[in-house]
Amino acid sequence: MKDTRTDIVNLAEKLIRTRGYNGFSYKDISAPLNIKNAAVHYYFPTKCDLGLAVVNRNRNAFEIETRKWSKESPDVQLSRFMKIYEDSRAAKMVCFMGAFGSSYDSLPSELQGALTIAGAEIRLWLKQLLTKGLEENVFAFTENIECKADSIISALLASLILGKVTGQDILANVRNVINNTI
Amino acid sequence: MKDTRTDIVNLAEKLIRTRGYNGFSYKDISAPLNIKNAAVHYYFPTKCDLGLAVVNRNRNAFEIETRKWSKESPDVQLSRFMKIYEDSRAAKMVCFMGAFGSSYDSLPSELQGALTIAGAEIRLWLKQLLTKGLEENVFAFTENIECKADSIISALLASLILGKVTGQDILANVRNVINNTI
DNA sequence: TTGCTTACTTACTAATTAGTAAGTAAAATT
DNA sequence: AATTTTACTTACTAATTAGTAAGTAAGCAA
Repeated sequence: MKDTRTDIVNLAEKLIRTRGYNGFSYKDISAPLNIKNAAVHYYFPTKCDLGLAVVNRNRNAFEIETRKWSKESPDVQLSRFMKIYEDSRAAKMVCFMGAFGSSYDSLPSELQGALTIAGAEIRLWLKQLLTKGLEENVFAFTENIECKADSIISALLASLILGKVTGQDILANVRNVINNTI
Repeated sequence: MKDTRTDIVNLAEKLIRTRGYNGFSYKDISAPLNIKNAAVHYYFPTKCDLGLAVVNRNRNAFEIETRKWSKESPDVQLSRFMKIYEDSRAAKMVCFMGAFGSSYDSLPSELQGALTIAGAEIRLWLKQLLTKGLEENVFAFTENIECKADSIISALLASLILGKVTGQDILANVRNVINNTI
């Protein structure tokens, strides 16, 4: 029993996170899946719909995953968060935020909106995690919490981009510094 | 006396750094400059040539600028480096590395190569700067130099992307942490 | 003044793009 | 058994894409 819709979103996500939202076409989806271009339009009438499916699936997965971890120690939760980036690196993909965000001005406004919300959700989650970690003396940094959260997210996000460009494991270096300054 | 070639590269860079390499066409260049699409091809036969011009101009400018600063104190040089990102943020653009890098797999291999070299150059410069700063006791961090350099570059790079997506001044938060942990 | 180079324009092309309308076979529902 | 829905395909279209070939007007050089 096949699930064409999921196959389409899976492939779209991979294409978006390696080639960018403007770097693939419906043919790049339909040909490998052995379906016709119109079959992709059947599930996702516009390209924006397809982009939204990718963004919202990531938002949803993040919410479900982080909720699962929510009873664990903040340092464990942070490790799990960084593991998401490690998995992306292993798959030679950048994160969805980096993929869409760097061509933000070219995106349909509906996609921009979904992305803005996703960014706010991730920042809020990490800020709350860092706050909890400080309270429980699991973390010991002295910087402003929001500044620290933004630094961590940014470093992780770009480590995947810079890693693709340089061919080096930039993420490993970034994780090293995060672990030493938290 | 007009310089059409420079006008083209200026506009191409702006489009690339707001919409991505695959997010603009020759028409987006020719129409605003009131020239014909073939005039753009006259200066830059292929889109790859245009992308290369943008990457190489950035590489060249970086080399010239950093050479100018080379006699200054490492902390001043780091501030000047961060000022480049501040200027990008003010212009609502991401950096060229973030713009191209996030769609790396879709780029012509010649462009990929130029980008890889550019990434190595920037990393090397920052590593040398941090080394000098430690030697002169201007910096006091204890982490591995390469890890620290990669963390700083990554945080700055992604702060522009995340800033566009969230509408917040993420760069200010990132700079705050860099200044407090160097 | 003749020829050459520069900086374009005119007028295309072939391919690709996202997107649509109409049809169809199989499965599910009534 | 008849009808409707699902999951597509066939067959398009209009617009846009990067790219090209041939022409031209102005400036410069021999």
